[in-house]
Amino acid sequence: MEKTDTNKLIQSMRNKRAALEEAGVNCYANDFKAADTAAKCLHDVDGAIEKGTNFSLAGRVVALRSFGKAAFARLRDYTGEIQVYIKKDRITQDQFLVFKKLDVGDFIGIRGRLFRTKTNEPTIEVDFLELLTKALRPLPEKWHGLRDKEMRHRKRYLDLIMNADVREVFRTRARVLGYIRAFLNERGFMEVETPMMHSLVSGANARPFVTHHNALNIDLYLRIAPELFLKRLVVGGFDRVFELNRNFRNEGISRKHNPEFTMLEFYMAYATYEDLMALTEDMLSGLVRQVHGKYEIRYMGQAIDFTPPFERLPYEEGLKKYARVPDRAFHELPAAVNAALEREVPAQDVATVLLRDMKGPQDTARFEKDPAALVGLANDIAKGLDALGQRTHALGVLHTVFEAYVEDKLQNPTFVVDYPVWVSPLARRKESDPALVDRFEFFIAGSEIANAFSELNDPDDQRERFKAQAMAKSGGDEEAMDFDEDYIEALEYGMPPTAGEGIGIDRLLMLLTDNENIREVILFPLLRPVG
RNA sequence: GGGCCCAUAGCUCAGCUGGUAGAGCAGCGGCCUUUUAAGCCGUUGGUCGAAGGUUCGAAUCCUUCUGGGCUCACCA
Repeated sequence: MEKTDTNKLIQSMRNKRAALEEAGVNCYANDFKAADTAAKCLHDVDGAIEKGTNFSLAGRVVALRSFGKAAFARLRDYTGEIQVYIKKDRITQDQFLVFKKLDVGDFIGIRGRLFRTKTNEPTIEVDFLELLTKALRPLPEKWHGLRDKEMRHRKRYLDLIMNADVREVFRTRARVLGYIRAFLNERGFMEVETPMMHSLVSGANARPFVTHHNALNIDLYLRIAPELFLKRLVVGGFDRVFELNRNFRNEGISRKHNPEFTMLEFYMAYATYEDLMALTEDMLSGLVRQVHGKYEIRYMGQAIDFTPPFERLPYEEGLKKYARVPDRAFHELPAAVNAALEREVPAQDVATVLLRDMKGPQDTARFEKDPAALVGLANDIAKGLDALGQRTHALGVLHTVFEAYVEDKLQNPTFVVDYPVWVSPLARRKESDPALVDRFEFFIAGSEIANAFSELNDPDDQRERFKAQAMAKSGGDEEAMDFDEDYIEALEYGMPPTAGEGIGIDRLLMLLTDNENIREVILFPLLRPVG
């Protein structure tokens, strides 16, 4: 920044460094070895005082109250903070020069013994002081800290220095990742890493980022999901695999969306989505108890109870309960279209569903002005369909209602089970009702946290589903999947019955840390570059 | 992408229906060897996000731009 040279505060700190260097002080010394930490010093204060234990520790000066010939400072390291007391007659003249030039923000190494001040605060009386790094910029103000959200995210290091609650969020994040890895490892899952750069877009419905490989002269997509690779590993005999890493989706940025986000995906052979519900209950209730010490958390002032078992809500029940969708609409396409329109779903969205299987780009906008034509279209399409086809389409239409009316009602942990096959191109059909799939989505506080299903392992059915996706893509649906021929081939070699699940880690962290913006749980969220 | 809002000292913020910039903290100088937002005295510090416009005069009103926040849409 061009202000560097003009800012008086920075100039003052640079002057101090110059004066110290003049006196032969190394302002970037790296020879100090700290045998102790702040936490260790505070572990048994009275014992240490009694024994006169010598401590050595290093850290950043985060507060300084100077009297001229003595001072109290707060020293912070990765374990915590401790007060230190520096006075002139306990240190050498060279060390006193360092002391005189000390700023908040500097790193120092000290040695000394513990005592208690007259207000009983455990404090180290310094008998050795060494400057380890001279800071050249002033830290934000000590009362209010750093509040400006933009600067907090752009300069996360300052945020972390100034805001203890932010430090705690990211420590929690690390604990959560550790817990999940341990949980899955204990149950025989193997952590794997599959490609981040894909030549086909698949595994989810989203627009991808495109990049280019020069030597091969091909475009590649940053992965939107690792799903198909993980299932190839199940074909290969790794019956229990998981991947805990980033996905990239070229969509809008919002309170709940960062272009790169962390996803847990795991696959378990010889299991069904029912088994995964039990596993998810174990994992998440245990996680909440580990992080919070109990099953209940508060999110945005609201109590959320993770005591297992979690509620199970069949998809169609949800539509009946929260949107009063009539029975007919689940079986008759025109009734479904009417139900959606009556619930103020935009005609264009309904049209997009109805026209998905038509080849080429479709004009859906025209229905916005003429919703009645949509009912006519539904009648025409219905005539060409058998009962199953009509129910399949009807549930596809009603999904628009589900998203608008049901999802935000699901505050306590809820498994929504038995999704429409229409919106589940990779899931196994329900044997008792082929318009549905063996799938659940898991909602908390109106947010989708997990998505799981018994995997589709019939290669011919999978081929037909890919065809529908390819058709949608040709119709202009930029979020539709590519046809992955190799994956079909893998399924033809045989994939054992398998269930798989994805859990959005960032959203889970939002819940666990009571944050309503995803940026608060991602260390360096994507921001537009400055200037 | 649409709508609403925000940008003033290193940080946190005042600044009225237009009259030419303020506080606290931080900094600097002085006093001070047990403070906890240490204290007391003195003091420096600004292209008011950027560029245009209106006006005798703009931090203030208007336009555009840049960055951000909230929100709606898409998604996880």
